[in-house]
Amino acid sequence: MGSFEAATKRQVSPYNDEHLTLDFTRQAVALDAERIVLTRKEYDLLALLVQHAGEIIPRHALLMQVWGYGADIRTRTLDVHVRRLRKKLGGYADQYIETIFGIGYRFQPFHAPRFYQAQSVNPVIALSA
Amino acid sequence: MGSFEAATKRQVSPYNDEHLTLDFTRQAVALDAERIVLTRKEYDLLALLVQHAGEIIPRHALLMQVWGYGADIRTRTLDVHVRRLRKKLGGYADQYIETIFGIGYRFQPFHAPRFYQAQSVNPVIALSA
DNA sequence: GGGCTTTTTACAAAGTTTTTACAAGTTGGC
DNA sequence: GCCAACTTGTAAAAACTTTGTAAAAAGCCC
Repeated sequence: MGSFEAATKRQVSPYNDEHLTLDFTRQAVALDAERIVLTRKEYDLLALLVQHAGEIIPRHALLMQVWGYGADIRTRTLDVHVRRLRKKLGGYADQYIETIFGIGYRFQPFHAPRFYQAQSVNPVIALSA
Repeated sequence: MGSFEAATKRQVSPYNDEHLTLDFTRQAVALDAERIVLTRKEYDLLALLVQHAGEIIPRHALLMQVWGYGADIRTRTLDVHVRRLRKKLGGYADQYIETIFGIGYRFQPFHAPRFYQAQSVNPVIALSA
């Protein structure tokens, strides 16, 4: 049931997928073995998203964790940072950082498109009809 | 997690039948193992119906619960949402979301057709007339 | 001050919800 | 059975909300 207490329990073992690497102890990020330079806020934002890979993180949670903003602050700085982060993530950006409309964002580990999976994963159907 | 489960206290254990899955904690819906994307209102509406599977829910109750509308508001937004929901539920739509004329709607868990019924296509109608 | 990062501003674009207007379906009285 | 009144279905437009983007302004730190 993790809340986003990133500050206390930061993951230490590095994140790593086909294209992206995050070394949390060194705060270093690499894309396709090429190191990319992030500013502090960009890194914090990415780290938080990556540490909750697969989970939707609501805007207010991001603003809370990364900026310390309380609930009712109106700002577009999160969007701007997401945009710059995406820019630096190059062509994979939209695969990595997903916008969940009306809620927030979600980081998804890189996953090459699968061609075969379209079939039915649902053997039960065979029994009907 | 936990930051944004639907406004009212809701069932937490997932719904699941032959074709449809609802994960109430993640607000995620899948049809035949394929994830389907619903807008918030669509999800709220479906969730409410599913949580009362088998029960008729009157229009005014749906408008109350999902929209917060009071008794005397005239709107067709419920119908429009039902329509879009049905569209996203594909071929099973009419089996799942039933219209109760003059009252409201009812969600029915999927029930595969049985073999012996298939013979005479429409026994019930045969009895009338 | 100069270079960098962060935030704001102001608008554009995209997404969602509601309304509108009418078609189609249902029901009950005749 | 047929009609009138009413309910629901549907498509498209309008209204509204959220997110994306570029550029300027404001902070920082040496």
